Amino acid sequence: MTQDLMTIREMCDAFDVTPRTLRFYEAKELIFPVREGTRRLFTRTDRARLKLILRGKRFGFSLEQIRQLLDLYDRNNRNIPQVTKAIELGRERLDDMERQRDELEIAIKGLREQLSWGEEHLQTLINETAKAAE
Amino acid sequence: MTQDLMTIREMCDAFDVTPRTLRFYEAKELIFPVREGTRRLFTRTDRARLKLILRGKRFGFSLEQIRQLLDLYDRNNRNIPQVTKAIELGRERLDDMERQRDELEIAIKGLREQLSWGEEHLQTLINETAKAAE
DNA sequence: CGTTATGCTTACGTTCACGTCAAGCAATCT
DNA sequence: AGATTGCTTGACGTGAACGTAAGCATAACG
Repeated sequence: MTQDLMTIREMCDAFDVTPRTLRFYEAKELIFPVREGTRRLFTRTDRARLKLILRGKRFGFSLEQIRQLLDLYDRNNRNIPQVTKAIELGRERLDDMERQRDELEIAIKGLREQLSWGEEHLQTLINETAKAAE
Repeated sequence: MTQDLMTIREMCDAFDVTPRTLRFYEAKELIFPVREGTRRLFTRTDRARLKLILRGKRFGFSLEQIRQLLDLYDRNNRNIPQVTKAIELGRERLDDMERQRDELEIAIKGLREQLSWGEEHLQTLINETAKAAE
């Protein structure tokens, strides 16, 4: 059962990260596990944030960029300038991501072409070798 | 005029990188400028490779991953096992990139939703403030 | 009740991708 | 000739994102 609170080990197993990583993210204020005595217990909020963190990392964003993005996902924020800024940053990130997607599309096409050229080239080499062996 | 050979400074201006970066990439065997005495001169091949390097970096690939990919773009390679391996690696990268594109698409959607929620939320906060000021 | 596992803090180490001097050579301007 | 400019090779420094090891507390197991 997916309990509401998870230990650090459960988190590590669930998300395939190390304890060090989770403590590091807490130090950087990306997640906020509660304490039971000295131990950390991670909430569903932490899990949602961690999911977004790992996703962001795969797009090459820095932890600091991700942290700012996460603020946008905090629906308890009633500070107008802060929310305004979060939205602004969110728009920038969105632009980044759309640009990246477009570039990625181009790069995929290029790589596909290069691959089919490479396969053809390889076949040519193999044929040459076979002919030379007769 | 775009000469065939460019100095390090011309390269830096053209690609918005530092000399250190170009020397570093040469040391890592990502580019192979020729020498005029002691000075580096960059060919169109170096420029093509640099373009691919900078693109790869934007997708979060490491320089080592990029180096392997660049080998695939070397059409002078007549070594069958090497070409075979390059194609293999290229296929893996292609898969990575397609996965990343799909994930990116999802993330963009999520961020868009979060942004429109945020904008709505912000408007609510502003309205509340206006009402409280009466 | 001792051992094994899990967790904590503190702190130094590591990898990647460069940045930042220092010191020296070579061509060019004055 | 002397100074400036551009490029070179070391070599040490840096920030991000953790890894790793030491030393201690607590908790679960047999």
